[in-house]
Amino acid sequence: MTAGAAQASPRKRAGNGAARRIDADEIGLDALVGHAGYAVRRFQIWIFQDFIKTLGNVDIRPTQYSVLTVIGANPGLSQMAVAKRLGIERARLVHLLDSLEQRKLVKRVKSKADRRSHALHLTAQGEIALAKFKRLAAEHERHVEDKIGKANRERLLQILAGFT
Amino acid sequence: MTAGAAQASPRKRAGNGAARRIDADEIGLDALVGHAGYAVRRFQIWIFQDFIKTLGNVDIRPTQYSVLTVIGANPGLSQMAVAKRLGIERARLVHLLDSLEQRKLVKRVKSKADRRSHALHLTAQGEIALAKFKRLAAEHERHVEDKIGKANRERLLQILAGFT
DNA sequence: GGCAATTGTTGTCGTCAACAACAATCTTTC
DNA sequence: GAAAGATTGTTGTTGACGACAACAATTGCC
Repeated sequence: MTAGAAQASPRKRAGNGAARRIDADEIGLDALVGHAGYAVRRFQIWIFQDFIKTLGNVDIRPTQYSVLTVIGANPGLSQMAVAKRLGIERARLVHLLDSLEQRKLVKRVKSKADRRSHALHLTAQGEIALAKFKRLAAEHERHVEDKIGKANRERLLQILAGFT
Repeated sequence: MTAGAAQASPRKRAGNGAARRIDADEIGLDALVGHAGYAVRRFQIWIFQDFIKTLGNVDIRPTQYSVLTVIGANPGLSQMAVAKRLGIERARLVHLLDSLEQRKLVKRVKSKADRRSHALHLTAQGEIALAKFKRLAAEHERHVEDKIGKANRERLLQILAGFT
């Protein structure tokens, strides 16, 4: 294999110093098009931005939502258990919980069984709030459907089910 | 709708203070399972880690690879054009190019047409290096196939084609 | 009882997106 | 042709996030 650059759209322009304006969408991506990682990254950015915008009024970001959801569905978990389940570092979870606890959505209860650990629970206020967050998250999910199609979203969830 | 928490797996445990050990994989994700964003995020983390590992010997990260690929396929682009095409902020691209230029993979040529902008080109060394990076990236892509299946990878690229 | 492992915490480092400000340079408008 | 406005690259700041390392308190193991 020689040093030849692209096989797709070489489009060699003037040797150096640029020429005319480029319309930004006529730029070839070359090898990038065949890369799943690139497509997934762009999609993930889009989907997170939509989530953040849709839950903007309640000021909840995707990671916060995931923490609240897991605690809501499994009251009494330790921080270690939550971190491991969500793939978050326990050091990072400390700050996340500090914030959620300040907002009175979560409480850390000293565990009697293991005095090192905290049993995590939603507050009453936290349960009410989470119900609202879930409604907004469902709305966000409809945006995803509108964007890629209902069937494609289903297929996507199916393909990536192993990573949850 | 009442304040009731989860409909899937409530699994209420002792009022407070936790009980027995949780095996970390028996923790329900509840609403998270139906969220495309969560699955996509987890998958994106996996795929980037594999990319970084596979291209570890040559010390190239996904974003660097995308920049090199686009410049290679479209020599003479301005920083603005590259940033816009890849969805990178131009402020961020400055540092990326500083690094790539120090490594003699990319050169910034002062554009004669517009003296504000730089025309971006791969160096001869950069072209050779990129060819190698592409071979390693193809290897990474095979890892993705092994993970989710050849057909699923194709379908994924198809579903997300609109985001590239 | 003593030693290793675990849990929460604090701190540092590097990546990355989002902004804001700025000088140099183009483009538009009068 | 000159002033006003927009664009380009650059620098800097902020905040979310992942990866690590160290530490005190506590538990489990032998």
